[in-house]
Amino acid sequence: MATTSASRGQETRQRLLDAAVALVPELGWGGVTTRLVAERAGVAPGVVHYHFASVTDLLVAAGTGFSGALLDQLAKELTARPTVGEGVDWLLGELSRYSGADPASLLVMEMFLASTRLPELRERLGEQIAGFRSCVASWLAERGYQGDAAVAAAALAAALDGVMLHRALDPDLDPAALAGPLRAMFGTTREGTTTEGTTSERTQP
Amino acid sequence: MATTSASRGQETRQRLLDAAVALVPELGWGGVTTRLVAERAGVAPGVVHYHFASVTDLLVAAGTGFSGALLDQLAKELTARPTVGEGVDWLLGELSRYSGADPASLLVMEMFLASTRLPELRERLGEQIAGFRSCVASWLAERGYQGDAAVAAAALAAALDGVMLHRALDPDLDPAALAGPLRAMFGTTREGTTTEGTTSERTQP
DNA sequence: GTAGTATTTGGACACTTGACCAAGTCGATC
DNA sequence: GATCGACTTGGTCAAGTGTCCAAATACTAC
Repeated sequence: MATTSASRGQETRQRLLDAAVALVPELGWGGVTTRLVAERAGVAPGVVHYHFASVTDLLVAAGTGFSGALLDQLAKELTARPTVGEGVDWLLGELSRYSGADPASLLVMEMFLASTRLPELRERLGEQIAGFRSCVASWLAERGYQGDAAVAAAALAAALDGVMLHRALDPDLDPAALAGPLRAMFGTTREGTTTEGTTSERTQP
Repeated sequence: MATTSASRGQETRQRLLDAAVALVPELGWGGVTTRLVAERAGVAPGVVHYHFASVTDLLVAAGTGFSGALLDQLAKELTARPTVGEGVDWLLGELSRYSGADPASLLVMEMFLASTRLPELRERLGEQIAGFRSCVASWLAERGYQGDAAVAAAALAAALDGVMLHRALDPDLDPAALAGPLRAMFGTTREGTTTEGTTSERTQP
């Protein structure tokens, strides 16, 4: 058995982080309490303050851990796309996995808001997003995007998050249907795969 | 004096709503308490439950009141713009008033999230946004937008909210700098006022 | 075995919360 | 003046909160 004392502790710590990640979307950032997180993790309430200085500390660690992994993987897969057009299409496809009301989307949004009240979270999250944007920008530049790649990356990233935001209130909003206007942002109708016709898809019946 | 008993009550009610609107951005939706709202409004704690059934009721009324007025005015002013290009530029200019970390932006985002847990709020907010989008769509259609106006309106509205979201974490993100890609969404470089050169403004130094 | 360390337990502490209410105030109406 | 209804007060209540801690447990090193 490799169940050393330390490794058991690490596992408990991870269970607390996972429980927090699951609880924030359900109850909101401010709705997560010591006892609830402990109960969800299957440990005694006191454990929380053994592994973390405060509930806020736990939430920050859990949130940044989640968003960091998410953005890293997103950036990694995006930069593997050969053309800008394919990349945008892939991003939109990926986005359809996030309804705006699913746990992942809600957690990220809760973090956005909590960061306005928690300087430490704000700094960490800001770094992660800046990293993602610069990654997208260099990917755009390498694909021969004409114009300011940083601006375009910012606009694309913002539009993606905005779509997620709106989908939370309008489930019928199909991300794929927005491919037309978004791809037009990069003038990609001539290069890459030309998927004409998607523009005419309806969002609302 | 027109200070009838009823009108005084209405004024107190309004003060509670105003206090709630101010408090939600500061403390988050879940951080607003009976006593804090009463103190900010300058009334006794008990007054809250005389005018509203619960704290949640107060927050929903305050939030929807605010967002309704905001969207109404936005739609009204937008539809007064003669061309699509001017409209987009005006919207971006308007957006620069909302830093993403200002009270108005934060309140709207808090409402977005709270609505996932409060069906009543969700329904009301959804109606308001759908109304705004359809208003933008018909404005686009009237200006001779070629393509699905509803899709374009959805993309534009989402992009705007996304920019607001990102500005909360990156104050250097200049909405006006994004005019290039956004206007490209509607292919408005040929019609309307052509403000070339804005595309090259930097977002990050 | 024993000593020592890391982890976990369950409860205690002082405090805040939403909701509620009897008593009080105030202006309008008779 | 007296009466009435709308409104306001300041406080109580049970329930829940974050934080802390002495004691119990589980594992490691000797």
